[in-house]
Amino acid sequence: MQMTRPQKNLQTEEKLTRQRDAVLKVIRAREDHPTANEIFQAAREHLPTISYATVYNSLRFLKGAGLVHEIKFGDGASRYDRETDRHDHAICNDCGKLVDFDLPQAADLMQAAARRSKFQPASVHLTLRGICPDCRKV
Amino acid sequence: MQMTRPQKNLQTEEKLTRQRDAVLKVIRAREDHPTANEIFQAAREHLPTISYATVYNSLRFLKGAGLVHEIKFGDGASRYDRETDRHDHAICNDCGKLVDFDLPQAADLMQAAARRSKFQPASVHLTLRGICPDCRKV
DNA sequence: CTTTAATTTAGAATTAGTCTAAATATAGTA
DNA sequence: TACTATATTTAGACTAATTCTAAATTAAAG
Repeated sequence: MQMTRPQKNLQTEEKLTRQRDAVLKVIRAREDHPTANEIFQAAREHLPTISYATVYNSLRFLKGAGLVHEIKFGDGASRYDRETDRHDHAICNDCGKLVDFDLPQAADLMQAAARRSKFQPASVHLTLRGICPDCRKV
Repeated sequence: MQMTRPQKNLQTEEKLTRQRDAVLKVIRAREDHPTANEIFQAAREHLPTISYATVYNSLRFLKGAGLVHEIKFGDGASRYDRETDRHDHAICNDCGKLVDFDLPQAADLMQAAARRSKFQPASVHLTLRGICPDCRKV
């Protein structure tokens, strides 16, 4: 149970290269949920030589380090979210807008879902589809 | 408010071609949730000339007619479900098994999610991730 | 039958994402 | 500093899922 070597405090920080940092900054700078392609375009403005593959590699790394969150709906590309705490999503059936929200009863839900499905629960995620406030006004 | 022409009772039935019917039968014959490719392979056995594109066209048609349900998780291909009533899904983190279940509190959930997100609700869907009973045993 | 519309087919095209192999960068050590 | 090992980045080839296209076939209507 002894430390064999003097360990840097954040394993993560050691590996936050310029490219990864650029990708992270893009995601953190945005209120919305950009796709890999959008991130690539934006990251390029700061780091013109960054490649597409590196954006994907960086996203995988950042996801693994818990610094960003990936949102996949079957439609089109994954979107990336700076919010890493558990949360749910609402998607507008009209304009496609994607909004984060959190349902405080999520823990109960997970138990209820586990009972029904007989699965040992790990996480739950809820998706609401409907019309966003902006589209409702029109 | 008069009927101008003698209408067949099911608009849907009129258009259920051999190919579409073959696709529907494949889905209805299976307990699991096959992908388009799996459906294509199975449909071929009954209708050897059916093409890939027709499977996709048929799936779109059947979905529109409410006869099958499409399940998309970002990972890989869409899966198709003979169960068309509203329901939720559990996915095994180990083996990928996909199981249907229904949460009776879904209507309440939708309201709660609508309040949080300010969306006008249309539908909710919940996904549980965890370990399925089979994988737990091992 | 003839004409029109819908559907099917095969294969090309598209999109998102991964893989590969060479080039660069970084770190640790003699 | 120089050397070696390791990790990362890059560009482009590749893959998988799905959609599109245009010609061929089938079905429906007159």
